[in-house]
Amino acid sequence: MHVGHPLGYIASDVVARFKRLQGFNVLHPMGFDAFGLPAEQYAIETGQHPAVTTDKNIERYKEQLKNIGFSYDWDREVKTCDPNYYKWTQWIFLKLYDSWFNPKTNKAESIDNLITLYEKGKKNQFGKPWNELTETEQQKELTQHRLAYKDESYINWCEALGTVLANDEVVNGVSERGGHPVERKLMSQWFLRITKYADRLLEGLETVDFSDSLKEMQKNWIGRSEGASVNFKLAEHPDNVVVFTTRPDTIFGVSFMVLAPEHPLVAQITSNEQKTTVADYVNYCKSRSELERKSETKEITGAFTGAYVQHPFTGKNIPIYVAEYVLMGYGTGAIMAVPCGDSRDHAFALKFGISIPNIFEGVDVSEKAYEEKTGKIANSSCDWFSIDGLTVQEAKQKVLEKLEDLEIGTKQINYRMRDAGFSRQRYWGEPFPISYKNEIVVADSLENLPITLPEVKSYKPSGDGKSPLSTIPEWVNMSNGNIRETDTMPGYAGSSWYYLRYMDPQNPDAFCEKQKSDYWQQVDLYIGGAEHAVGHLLYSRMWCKVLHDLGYINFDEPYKKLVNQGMITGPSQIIWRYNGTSDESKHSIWNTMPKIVNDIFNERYFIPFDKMYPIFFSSELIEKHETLRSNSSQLYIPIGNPDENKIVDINELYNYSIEKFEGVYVTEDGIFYKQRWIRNVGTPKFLSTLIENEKLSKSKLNTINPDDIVRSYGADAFRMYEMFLGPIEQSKPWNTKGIDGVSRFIKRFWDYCIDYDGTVLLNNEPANEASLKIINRILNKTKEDIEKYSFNTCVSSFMICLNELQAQKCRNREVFEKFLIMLSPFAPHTAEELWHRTGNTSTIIDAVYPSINEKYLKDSTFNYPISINGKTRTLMLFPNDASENDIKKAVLADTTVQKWIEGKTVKKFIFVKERIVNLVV
RNA sequence: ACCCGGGUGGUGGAAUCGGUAGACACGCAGGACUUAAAAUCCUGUGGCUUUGCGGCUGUACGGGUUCAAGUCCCGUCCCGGGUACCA
Repeated sequence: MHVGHPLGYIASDVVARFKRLQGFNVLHPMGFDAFGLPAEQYAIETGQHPAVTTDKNIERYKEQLKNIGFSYDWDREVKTCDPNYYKWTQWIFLKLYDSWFNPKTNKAESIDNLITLYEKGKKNQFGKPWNELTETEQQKELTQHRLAYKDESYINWCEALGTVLANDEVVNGVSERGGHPVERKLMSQWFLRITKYADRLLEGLETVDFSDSLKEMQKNWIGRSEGASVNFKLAEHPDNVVVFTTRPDTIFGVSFMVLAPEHPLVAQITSNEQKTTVADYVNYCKSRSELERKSETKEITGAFTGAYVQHPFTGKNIPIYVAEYVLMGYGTGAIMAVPCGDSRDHAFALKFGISIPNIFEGVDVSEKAYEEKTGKIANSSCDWFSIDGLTVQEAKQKVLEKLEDLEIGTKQINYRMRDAGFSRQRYWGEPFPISYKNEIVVADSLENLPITLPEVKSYKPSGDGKSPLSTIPEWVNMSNGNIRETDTMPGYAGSSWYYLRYMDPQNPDAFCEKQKSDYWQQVDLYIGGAEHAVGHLLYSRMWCKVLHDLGYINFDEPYKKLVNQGMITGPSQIIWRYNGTSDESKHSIWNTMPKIVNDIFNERYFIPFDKMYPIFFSSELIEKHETLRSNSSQLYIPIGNPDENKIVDINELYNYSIEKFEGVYVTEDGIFYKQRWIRNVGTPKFLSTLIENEKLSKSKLNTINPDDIVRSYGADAFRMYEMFLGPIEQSKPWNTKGIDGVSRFIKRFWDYCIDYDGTVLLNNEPANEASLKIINRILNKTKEDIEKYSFNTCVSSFMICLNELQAQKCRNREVFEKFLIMLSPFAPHTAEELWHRTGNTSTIIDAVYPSINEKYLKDSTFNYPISINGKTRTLMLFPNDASENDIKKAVLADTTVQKWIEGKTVKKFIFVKERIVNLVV
């Protein structure tokens, strides 16, 4: 754990404790999403069972959490890898499998409802009555509708590692580990039909309190676009080309069609003359990796098929091309190209010499496409139809209606989001409660759950693309002759519903009793990182909707309010290592880089070395010499204090790790090698480094362990400082020095209440008006600020409050007890201890947030800033009930004001009650 | 390229509806206490200018609206995040 992790936990703990003080019944749990790759990877490396290492890690993490004083209800702890938990993950999966999305009711229903519909005569893909279909055929049909279903899909297959890789294990087209080639391989996989929920996931966003950026990310991910599908009749061929377009208004601007290279029509329609060209091109596309297709976006490639479609309005022949810029996976894999309105089509037209008809009024499209959606349509008519002079919106509508009239197009909505892949060829995940009988899916019955993860000899992948489970014949081959599914579920399975389990963590008979979820309802506050924006958050929203549709819970959004905590960044320290090839860096720095040494020291210098060493450069040299920078790589170092200076002792580096840091150091002062200067100008042995503020991370060696902070400053100072750093959503740098401020505050608070000898310094005298005023105001501000998650300003207010009470010499118990209660969510240990020392016997956790006396929130006077032409010149105190006229008289008579308006006329007197007075002269 | 955030002293940040910019801290400087140091306390601290009072200027940059702009509008630049041949 590093200091970035607890930020959100502290914020939610403050809210939990505060709500408790206000009398709420607060559910504040913690749990562990413990299945997944890191544990499995570790198991492969060490041979230890992931369950063992996971438990160990959880224990360690809990220890660290407890060290910070969180008020978690540990009785509600959940672990997604616990069979008592994943029993219900499997149960929900079976519910998904046994449900379909009914478009008529717009919700999930039992698959039995669908079967009934088929029995009543609903059409199926085989064109036969339902009861005449074989079981395989029936299942095939139902598979098209189940919310969890099996389908063929491409995975990242790495032959060298003999395993399937997750997307983030593939970097630049090769495996992250070892850099082996990765290919796309078709495999049968489980999917969740989340696309059916696309619209409800979008609509649901309107009902929840998430940040704009997060909502935006989810919207982009779902990628809803409204448009039309249009049939273009092929010339001299019975088939149609079906395209999807968001701009039906540009239909008269179409000058060519493009099919994706994988499009099934390509082979059928290509003319004889073009056969070789197209085949070559398609092969070329196949040979190109995902990476190449992504990175080389400027290169325009394509081939003419020799075939044409007929324009539905003008009847003109339009050529059909194949090009890789059209993707098979989006829309229909075919587009109508409008070069005047789309920059990619424009570039393609220029390259292949295709005409660029202009359909926009008063716009020049010869150089680039006009992609704005404003202006009017022109040149868009035939004998029997015209949209000339219409706006984009009007034209869209009119074309769409006509297409529907002609029965060659319909309104269509397309989504970027795909169904979610739900299979992993891994060990450390939930087993599927699924087996196969003659290739037909058989779901385990609910009573048989959980299907527990069996012991396995090796956690290594099986080598043939299957999970390690496939290597256990006694598990795979069931007693009834069925074959078990050997894939496991992905990380987001368990995390999609854990908030429900917190409400009823021990229940052996239900994932969560309905009464319990009815009582607790949605999660009121969920604080988490933005990295889950489109994965976990979307999936859990979908699961919630399904469980709601099926009647298991009565809300259909899991999280009412979601706050994304910002990253905490920290200074990392970097040195530079020269990337000389082995050839050139033999034995001498002179041989290696004569030019550079010459540049730096203005002389040729030769140093014989007894072996080859890495060469490290001081940062200031890197900044001055471009050749050095481009030939050097950055290396994070673990020593020195980046808070204080940008230099590091070279000897210290040596001592830290001879293996890593023994080498030749080149600085402005000379060359340092084997702990002495070879060429020096007599200055200390320091190397200047580069300091970067970056996300805290092990690899950057800039993490700060909260245990260390707690040890030297205490948990309360640590908690308060994390809150004091700045707004919770913002990313901000950690500076250990800054913690002194809150640490001093806590000490000052203590010392003000308790004397050296332990005597309580508070008295029982009644508090004066001034003290009551400040404490009531801060009580009010703290309440307001916590409610808007502005924790940093709460901490400031506490400091202001103490400063003020000290200045007043206020030591009334009455005032300070209120202060302690207000402070307790932030600094629970200090508050609790002082609470007892000042004579209370119950815990401060059970205290009640003090009621606020409204009369102290308002002053009877206001100190008006008096400005002349908008610039404040003086301040004048007036009672709140003073009339504007009286104030005007007094202001005009004031000597400072007199000085500024002397010889000028006052044109206007602006008076805003309890805000400002402004004179315009 | 597109879509979201954001840009305020040396640093983290504050500023409710457009109404005293820089609260509260860190750091720094000076002082007190101490044989000394640490700790603690006091004073000062955006920049320029002035002996002082004060004046000018100032919220990335350029415009605009307004009696009044960190805040609203238009344009530009920079930083962070997300997405991407998405038709």
